[in-house]
Amino acid sequence: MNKRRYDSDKARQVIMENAFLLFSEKGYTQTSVEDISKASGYSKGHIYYHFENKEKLFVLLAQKSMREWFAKWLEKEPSFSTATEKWYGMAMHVLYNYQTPLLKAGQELASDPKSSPESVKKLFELAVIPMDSYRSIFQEGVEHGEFKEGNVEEWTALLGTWLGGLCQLTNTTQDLSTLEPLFKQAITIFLASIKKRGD
Amino acid sequence: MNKRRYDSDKARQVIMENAFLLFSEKGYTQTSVEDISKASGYSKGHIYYHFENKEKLFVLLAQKSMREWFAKWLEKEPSFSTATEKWYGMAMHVLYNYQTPLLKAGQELASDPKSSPESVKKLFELAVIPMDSYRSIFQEGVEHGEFKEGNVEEWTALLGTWLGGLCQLTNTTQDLSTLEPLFKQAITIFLASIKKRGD
DNA sequence: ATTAAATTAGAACGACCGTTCAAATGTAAG
DNA sequence: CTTACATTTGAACGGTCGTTCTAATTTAAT
Repeated sequence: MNKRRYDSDKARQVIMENAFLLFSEKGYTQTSVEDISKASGYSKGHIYYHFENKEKLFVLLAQKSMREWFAKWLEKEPSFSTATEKWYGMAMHVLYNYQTPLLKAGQELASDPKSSPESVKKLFELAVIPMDSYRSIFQEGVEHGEFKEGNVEEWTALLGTWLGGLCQLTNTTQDLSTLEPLFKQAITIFLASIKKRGD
Repeated sequence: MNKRRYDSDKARQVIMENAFLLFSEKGYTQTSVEDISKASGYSKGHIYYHFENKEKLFVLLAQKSMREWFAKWLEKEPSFSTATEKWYGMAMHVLYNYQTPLLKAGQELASDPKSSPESVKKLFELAVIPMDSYRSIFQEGVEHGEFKEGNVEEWTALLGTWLGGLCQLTNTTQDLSTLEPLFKQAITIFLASIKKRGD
């Protein structure tokens, strides 16, 4: 029995980590507060010392996840010089960093009438983040004469949904690297349709 | 109070229709047997007269939905003469007939450890149906010299996930026809990359 | 040593859920 | 009318869940 001081921040962090894993694995509804309690080694009541309720805990995790995804992208973006390079980089960033299972759990929460409107609103705001990132790459490509003039909004919807669809495959495989060719091929095919000159 | 004979088949049908709508709207877990009971106007216990349990009722609906989707496609497929035409036809068929919300509820059930393995297996078998349909169009296109020789399996995965991703947009809009251009554009872009001659 | 505040545990609650079951009711046939 | 069967109901059960509350424990300051 080693005496340890309270470390409330640590407890908070442990709870968040385990909640993240459980929500990703089992979805929102099927993850109970007791599941989170047992996995993180703190009592059920203690979860409520750190978080107002299950719903707000989830929204916090979804926000954190998406913000980290975006911050990571902003970090590596400057390492690509052309819009084309950025798209291949983005495809890999999505494949390896986008938290598809957690955000699917978010759809579950959002479609539940019992969920508070504020939470639903916050989750919808998150969905905009990747789309904004996609759009700005297209815009840069057009401005630099790399891509044709065209309907950037439509391109964003098209390639955004494609990457979203491809992400569903991450459920099937453990080794994400096997999906790399598929993600890259999607970029190649799409960019070929909007490039100014066929290189 | 008009005297009516029992009509058990009608009851069964009404229950199935309302269960379909509720599962599609609220997902699997968030739809309770009582919800279905109230919506269909029959007592909770009566649901169990017609169906073994909630899970089997859902699997039945998912199978029915996918089989109807496939049967409808087989009906209209002969009206298209080339593989290219078939793809545009398929895109519209998916947009208007694929039951995305219900099948998303199926993923919910499948990822729940409490679900019976037989049910999960049946749901996974359903996911194969559209992929098989996609693959056979590609094969036809190759055999008729319409598409290049190439990795048909990869094409199937790529365009399959693209359509799957686009289907997520059906949640956003009530009027599906606004999505037609997007679906068609996806087909145009993809086929351009595998066509033998640029028409 | 005392006190006040922060942290943690665990019991308890009310609500809901899937399922079962016995009883009631309607139908058709003898 | 009686009987047998099909259909439908509604109460009840055991279980789980999100949340609340009280008390215990630890920490830090006096």
